[in-house]
Amino acid sequence: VEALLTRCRQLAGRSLEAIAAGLAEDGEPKEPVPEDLRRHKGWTGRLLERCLGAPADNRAGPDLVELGVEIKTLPLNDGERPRESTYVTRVPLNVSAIHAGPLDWRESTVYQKLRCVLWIPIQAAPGLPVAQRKVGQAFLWRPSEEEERTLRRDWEGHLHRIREGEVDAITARDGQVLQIRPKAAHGRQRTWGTGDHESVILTQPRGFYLRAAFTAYLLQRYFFDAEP
DNA sequence: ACGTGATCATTT
DNA sequence: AAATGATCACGT
Repeated sequence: VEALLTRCRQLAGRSLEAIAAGLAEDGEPKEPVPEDLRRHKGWTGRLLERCLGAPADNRAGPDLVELGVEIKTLPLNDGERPRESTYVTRVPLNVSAIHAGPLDWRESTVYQKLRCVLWIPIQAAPGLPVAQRKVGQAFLWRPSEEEERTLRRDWEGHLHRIREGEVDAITARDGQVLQIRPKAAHGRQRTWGTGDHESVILTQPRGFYLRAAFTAYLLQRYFFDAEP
């Protein structure tokens, strides 16, 4: 973990262009910096993961298995506020997953993802070219007891409704810090879900997201509050 | 189809 | 301007 944080300190203040060039020098495949992210939405995150030694696959679970650390970029606007919510993981919707047994927060994919996150702030103001965006000081976050209680309350609320077959009634307004939103290639995409009385229905794939207000608070807590 | 990485674009 | 609902790329 110390080595990881040291690596992050080396990255802090560098532009994405410089970081991409550095990877190319290390014998990695060349990584052209896109003009904009419209057709390269995950580009920044994948770049930083490669840079920090995370495997380039897409398996579930932490990026750095040995350390149990999840890497997440945090795009900031000029006012050093997060520009976007943060995607966490897919929402389990199918009958077998939802009714497999008691719902245990600590067993959930959400908790597994969020138990230890390396947040990497990135300049991402709307007019700023991707190549010129600079990486900020990364910080390691583990949920405090209070934060975990809040996350758990939201998660249990969502899972309860899914279990009751109310998934199609859930909107992004639900959940104090953890919300559920569509997560798909397009709006017509469907997956297996749970309807009334454990029936099988077709519904839109969804993901869990952390509200920007929550990650803004994490930034605040890390950079301005005392931290052990 | 489902998982990863996210940001876009329209509505509120 | 912020938030919600929709969308893009790629690997398995």
